[in-house]
Amino acid sequence: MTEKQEKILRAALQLFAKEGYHATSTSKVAKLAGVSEGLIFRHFGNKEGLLYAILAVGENKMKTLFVDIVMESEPKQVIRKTIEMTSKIDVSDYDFWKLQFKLKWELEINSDKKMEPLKMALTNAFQKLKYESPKMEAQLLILFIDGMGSAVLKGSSLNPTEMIQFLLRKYEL
Amino acid sequence: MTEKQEKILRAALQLFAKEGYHATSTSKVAKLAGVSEGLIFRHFGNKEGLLYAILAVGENKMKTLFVDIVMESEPKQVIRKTIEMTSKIDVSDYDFWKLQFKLKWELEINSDKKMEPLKMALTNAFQKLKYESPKMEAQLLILFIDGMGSAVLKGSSLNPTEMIQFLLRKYEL
Amino acid sequence: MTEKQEKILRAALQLFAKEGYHATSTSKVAKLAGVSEGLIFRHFGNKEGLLYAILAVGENKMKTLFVDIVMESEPKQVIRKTIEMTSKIDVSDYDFWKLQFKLKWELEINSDKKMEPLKMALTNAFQKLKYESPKMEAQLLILFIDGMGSAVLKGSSLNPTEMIQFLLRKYEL
Amino acid sequence: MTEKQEKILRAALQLFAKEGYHATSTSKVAKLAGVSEGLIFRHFGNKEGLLYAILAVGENKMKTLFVDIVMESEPKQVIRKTIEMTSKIDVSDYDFWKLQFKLKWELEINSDKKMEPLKMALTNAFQKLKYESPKMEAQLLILFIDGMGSAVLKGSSLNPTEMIQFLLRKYEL
DNA sequence: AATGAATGAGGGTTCATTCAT
DNA sequence: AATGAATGAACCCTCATTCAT
Repeated sequence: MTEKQEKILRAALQLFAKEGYHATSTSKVAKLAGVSEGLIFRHFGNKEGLLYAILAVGENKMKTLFVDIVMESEPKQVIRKTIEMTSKIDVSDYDFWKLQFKLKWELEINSDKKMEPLKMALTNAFQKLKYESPKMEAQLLILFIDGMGSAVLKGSSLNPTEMIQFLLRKYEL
Repeated sequence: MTEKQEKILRAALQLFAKEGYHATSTSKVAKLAGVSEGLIFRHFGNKEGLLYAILAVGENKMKTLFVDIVMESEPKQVIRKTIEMTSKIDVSDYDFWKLQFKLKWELEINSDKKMEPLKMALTNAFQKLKYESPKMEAQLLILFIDGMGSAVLKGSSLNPTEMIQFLLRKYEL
Repeated sequence: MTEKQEKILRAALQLFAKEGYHATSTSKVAKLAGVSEGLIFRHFGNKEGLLYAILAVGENKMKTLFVDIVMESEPKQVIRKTIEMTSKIDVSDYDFWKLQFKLKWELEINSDKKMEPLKMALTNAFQKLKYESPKMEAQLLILFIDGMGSAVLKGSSLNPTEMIQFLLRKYEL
Repeated sequence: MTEKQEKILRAALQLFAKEGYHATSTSKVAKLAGVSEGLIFRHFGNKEGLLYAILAVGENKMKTLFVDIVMESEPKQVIRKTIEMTSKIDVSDYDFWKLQFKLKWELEINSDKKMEPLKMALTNAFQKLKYESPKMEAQLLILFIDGMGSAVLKGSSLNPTEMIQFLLRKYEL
């Protein structure tokens, strides 16, 4: 990955996250990256290729965020870590996460698959803790973290740390 | 509102909801509406005007959905009705709701304001029921139903009726 | 000529004079006239018809301006009146004259014909006054007054009264 | 300046001069230049940018035409050269000059500034020759050359060489 | 690897004009 | 006589993409 390729990816991530995929032109990306427009196509084939390159780079970020939870054996810890997940997001990754949420709507990219391991870990945890409907509990918690992320990234007035504390108490953690 | 104006609005709603605002061209709208492209601009000024016309029409749908909850005095009923809200959505309004969620991301339209009355009604209800942190409880519930709506409209595998039943039990309703 | 027809003509004259014929849309004319756009076409057939209607109305203004000069028998008076012509222009006719000059360039309308009677009257006058080349003198004077009108209407810094005085002296009037 | 850029400029000059700025579409320019329409915007930003590019190219033509007069020290020569100026115009620059005159009306571009050096040179010359009102004389002569140019470019029946001879005699040159 | 010229299709929008009422 | 809805062509301009260098 050359220096210019990275510049392009960074610029594209930034713009796609801010304006959306369709509203961002390749010329804007090139300009922000300080690169000729042609180079984008040399390296990524077409605009869509550029998008997938960004998503591929980001895929790992997601995995490292999940792996710590999924590998956890203590059920209470699994739940705690899930709830606290949103607060673990680095500010420098803000754009990346915003893009993820945006694309779910703009390009109807389904994220169920990516969430599957987390869902299973949670189901397992709730089962061990003798909750009545562990699957539902897991799904509800996923709904929660999705909503939290969504709220934070959209700049809602919601206070995330407060909300996290509140939820931890609710789950007696 | 002439017949053709309505045709345009319907076509635009449909396309904006499916493809997104930026990815939908006015020519596509005109074609689907069976109308000359120029007519869109005669009636709505520009593409953005068309969007706002749709949003204005939909504003009422939102209000009628909320009014029943906000007017309710029985606290348990307020919560129940909130939880059951998503199931009250008419299939014919599917596009409208999808557009609402999509626009929150595509155009960064903030929906906090619209949710305010609901939030206050819920806070009130939780207070009457002696919950410890009524404001937090209200916010959490809104997070849940927002997440549910989001999941359903994105075509997630989540089963909404099941989830509603689960939530009702959780809130002892 | 109904009241609305006149309103249209006045609006069109004003706009054609200010913005030019091509840069003025029929919709702008209708708006300024406070009239539906369709009415323009009912009355004047098409945009060009509107233009010719304006020119026809103005034709008389030109004639009345010339007739006083052409009818004059005293040669010195012919020349004096020609020189003083520009100062005789009513401020309310400003738009009309501006349009005349504009159209000469925008639509390549030749005004030689209209000037012919004036040219002959001047030639005659100079001949009576024993000028060596009366035809040339006539043409030169027309060049001058045309240039003056042009300069004034274009908002040049030229002071017309001063220039008129100067010319009168030059021709020993 | 690439070859295609020049082709665009030439085509635009030709069309703007013939039809006027507003009546000339960028697509017509592209077609005449044998170039894709988009290229116009890549090189000149927008239609107005194209116009200013033409004017900038032509600015020099004007200067070279003036410089010979302004640099002249002999007063009689200044006046003679001014009078003869119009006849010095190259036929190949016809379009350029026509555009200049057209734009004065179509876009209300004031040319007073450009004429200022010439006016001062003439005032000076008339002063040296002890004319009574040198400033007025200068202005009148400018009116003349403006009128001459105007007449020639509009295809009036006026014979320029004859007129020039006549005027030279009048000024005893 | 990198550029910048070049393109054709399509973008949103305005235009002059027609037609039913 | 007068309106306002409706149109299709044209408008200026931007788009993603290709290609010669």
